[in-house]
Amino acid sequence: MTTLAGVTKAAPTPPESTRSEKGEATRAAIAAAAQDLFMERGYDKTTMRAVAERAGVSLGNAYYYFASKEHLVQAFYDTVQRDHAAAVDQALGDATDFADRLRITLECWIDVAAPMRDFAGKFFKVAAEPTSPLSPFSEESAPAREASIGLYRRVVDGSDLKVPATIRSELPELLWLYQMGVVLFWVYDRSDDNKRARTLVRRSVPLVDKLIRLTRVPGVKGVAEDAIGLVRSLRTL
Amino acid sequence: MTTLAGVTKAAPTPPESTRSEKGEATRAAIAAAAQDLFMERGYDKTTMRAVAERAGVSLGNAYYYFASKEHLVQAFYDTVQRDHAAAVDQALGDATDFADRLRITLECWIDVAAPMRDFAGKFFKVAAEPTSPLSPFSEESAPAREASIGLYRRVVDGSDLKVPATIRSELPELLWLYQMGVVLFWVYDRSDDNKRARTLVRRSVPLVDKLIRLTRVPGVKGVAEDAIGLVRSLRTL
DNA sequence: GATCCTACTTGAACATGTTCAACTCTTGGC
DNA sequence: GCCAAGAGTTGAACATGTTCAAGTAGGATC
Repeated sequence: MTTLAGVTKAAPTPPESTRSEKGEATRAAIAAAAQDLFMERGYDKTTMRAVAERAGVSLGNAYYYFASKEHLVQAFYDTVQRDHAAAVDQALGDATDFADRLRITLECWIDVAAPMRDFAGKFFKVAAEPTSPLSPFSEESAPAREASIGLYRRVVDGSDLKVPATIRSELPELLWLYQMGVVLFWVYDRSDDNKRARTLVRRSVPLVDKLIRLTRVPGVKGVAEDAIGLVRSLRTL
Repeated sequence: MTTLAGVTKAAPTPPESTRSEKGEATRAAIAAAAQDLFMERGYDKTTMRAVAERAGVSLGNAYYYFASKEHLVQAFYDTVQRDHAAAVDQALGDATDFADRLRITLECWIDVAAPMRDFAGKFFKVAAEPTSPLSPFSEESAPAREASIGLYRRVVDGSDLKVPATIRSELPELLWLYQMGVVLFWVYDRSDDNKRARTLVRRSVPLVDKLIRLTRVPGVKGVAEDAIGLVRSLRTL
């Protein structure tokens, strides 16, 4: 973000409550233009001027609705999240095996995200900054994050998995972190058709599955519970 | 990176072999000016013009030696890596307990990196882009990466750790990945004196230690070896 | 209808990363 | 000493994200 004074300003975007229908439509047009251009040219080559022009508004107007170019990415983000949830709902069917459900969920992610492969790196770069509203850990992305974690709660709940309750309750969040890891790998993976990322999923899911089931073995259970305790304490610290 | 055409260009930086002493000195002056300014004002508020002025050269000249502002960060990167290695050498002393050695190494990282805490996020953002030369997985940072992995090889070799050879040989790289995870957490950790990151280290090291030792238990060993196999296959795919 | 308020809109201006054609200086060969 | 080649240097120009003072339009209040 190139800021004149380097000071983060209050978002000029008006609160939803005071937005008119006209404003809503304009906002949507800008977001749609941005999504189109991101797909056509990637993030860098999509200029704010081009977005404004395609949306049929002035440059300044685009900034009335979106505080920065980065904020235009959020809409994209939300779309992917929704598409993923829908794809998973469709693909899971009546699978009850935990490993199957987990694998399907991750494969759906790769399928849904595939069209964005080429510029996902740029998105990731933007999202990686801790202070960015697009950070997966940020306040602003809490809704998308919660939705994603909810997805993994359904993966667990709809399965035949048997694990201690203490671990089971933390599992959705840990699986979401696992997905973040897969996404990280996917972003760096330049292979055709995401072959390497798909291999990672296909081969790491059984490992994760085994590891989770191992938590019933006495010696391993203690370690797992310590890990859960650590995660909990870091969350509230 | 704001590029006119959006095309990555060949680095204008001349190869070391053809550089004169004068050029070397100028290059060093620019890097030093950049480091100073990064520390004083952070990444965003350090302009290329300010760097050039402080170094006593023209703006264009700065670009003769460094292909982009991001490239100025690499020098910083290398400094941290060297300082870390030195601090570890000093702090390890004659510790032979693996967990102790691992904990000390990670704590040294936090100590060395502490002064950069405030703008580390910006560095991270820059490094996060897969195509960036600053990416920890990039070709350009291979030397720093290898040095860092070497550090963990010494952590393992100087310890009393007993693990199967197949696992031991991959351990340095896996521990480096573990450090990347800690760094990731550290970047996002906004607590005073990096309390949360230090807690993560203090409490996760014993877990990692236990997990590694568990690889001698038959049921776990298989999973661990599958994991190693996966890492290997992804590396060469 | 006049007035005012506020959501909305505009484009010029700004800051800054980056490029480039032109220039100067150093060096090795004669 | 002279010259060519190439390293080193320069600042103006450019592209683009962002800001902002000024404007417009539509509705509420009188």
